[in-house]
Amino acid sequence: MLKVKYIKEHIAEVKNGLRKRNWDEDGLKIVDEVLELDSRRKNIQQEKDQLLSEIKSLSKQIGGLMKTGETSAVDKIKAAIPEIKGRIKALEEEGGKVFTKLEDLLLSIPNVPHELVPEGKTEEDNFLYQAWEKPMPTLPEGALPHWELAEKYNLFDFKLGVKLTGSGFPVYRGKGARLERALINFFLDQATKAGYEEIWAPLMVNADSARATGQLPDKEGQMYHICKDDLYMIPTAEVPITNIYRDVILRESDFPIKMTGYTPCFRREAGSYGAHVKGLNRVHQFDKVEIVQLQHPDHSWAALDEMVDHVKSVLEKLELPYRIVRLCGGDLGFTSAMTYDFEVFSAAQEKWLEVSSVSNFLTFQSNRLKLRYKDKEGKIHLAHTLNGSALALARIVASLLENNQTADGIVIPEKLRPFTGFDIIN
RNA sequence: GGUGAGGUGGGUGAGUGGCUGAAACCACCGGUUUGCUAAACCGGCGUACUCUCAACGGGGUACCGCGGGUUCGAAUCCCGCCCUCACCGCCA
Repeated sequence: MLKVKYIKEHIAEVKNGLRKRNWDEDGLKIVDEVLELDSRRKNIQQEKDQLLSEIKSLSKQIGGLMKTGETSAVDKIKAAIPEIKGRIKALEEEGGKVFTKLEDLLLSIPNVPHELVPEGKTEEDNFLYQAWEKPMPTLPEGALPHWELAEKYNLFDFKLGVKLTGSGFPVYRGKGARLERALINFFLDQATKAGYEEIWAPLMVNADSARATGQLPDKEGQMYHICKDDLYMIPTAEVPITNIYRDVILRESDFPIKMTGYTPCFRREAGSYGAHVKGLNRVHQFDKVEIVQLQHPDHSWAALDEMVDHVKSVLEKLELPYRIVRLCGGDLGFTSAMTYDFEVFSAAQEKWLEVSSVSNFLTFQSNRLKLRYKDKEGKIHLAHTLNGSALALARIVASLLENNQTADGIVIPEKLRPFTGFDIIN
């Protein structure tokens, strides 16, 4: 959520940002409407504060008079109060309406894209930031997509998942399960080595947490909700990890705060079925290692680059062909100012699969989180937040299986072997 | 699931209707002293919104879990809700 103050001071910038997100001119009126509501809010509050102040001082007078026993003077003052109270009540009602409306509008304004974010409507328009220039994997005759490989080697089982839970809940078994665990450990080790503190977080969060990172109210349908206890299954580790610092005021010297965590991720993602979401490409439960940084505003762009480099190095160690795109205005997430997507080539499907999304949210997220820091002069500012996947497991597994298949079996990348304990799946 | 206790500033914790945005202590920050560290002493130290000032700063309002009520006036009284802790029961 953007601050009104920010909008007020950057009207043109905010409007251009919305244009980049393909809002039409009519939609941009929301900006003026926000400013209009905010000035009404201010006027109402000023007037109300003035009246409250009057009552307060009258009350103090009464306090003094009571002590000296001047009850007739007290009664005179009391008589004036109901009228003031009536005016306060009217202002409160109006103010409440204005405030609610303002809040609604603010919630519907997305973050301002960075100037490097390209124009565009769909993923076709994303900027290819780093292409894959080395040779693509060569597959043997009769190469199989990962879901057939999984069946052939008994690595994971969707039908069994349906029996236990429902569609989109794969059961990993044998070397498939071990591969999953190995990747998690490998990713966590990489992140820890890069200076991220490992967090083992709850898999359910309360509504306050979901609201602070922006899942509520925007993406309520995406989360599984446990009605009885009013808890939400996390769609990403970002939610519990970032919320550790909800309502916190840091010192400047606390930066950077770097955290990583593995969690399963639960996504309802209703309504998308068919060939393009076959196998592990899209599931309701998948595993992911997330990296999160809380940064001083001066350093968040450098931190974004650092996170991109981290993800790169992990993919290189796995020897997977990847490319990086910078998302265009139309593809950019609501809360993000700039996002790099990492895509890994899945050779048998001949498709690029998104495996990581690294974003800088600037103060958009910290505003709702109330994550702030105090500078040397003691002034308080919003911190910057960033996060990225490093990495999402299911699609990594898909491409790893497909790309590394040989006539003898599926070869495990060398760096991963200490974690799997085997070097081939056959 | 049952019973009981309790939610006050970064922490401990005082405060049962006006002089309390809130004692005291600890932590933290600044200073004095000191060969260094420590100790001692002095001073400072909540957040949000808002007005004002070139700026330093100054003013107003709200906030003692959340929401509502009583009252001229509420941290303090009343009602509802939420949460935490302890013990018992059940249990990985």
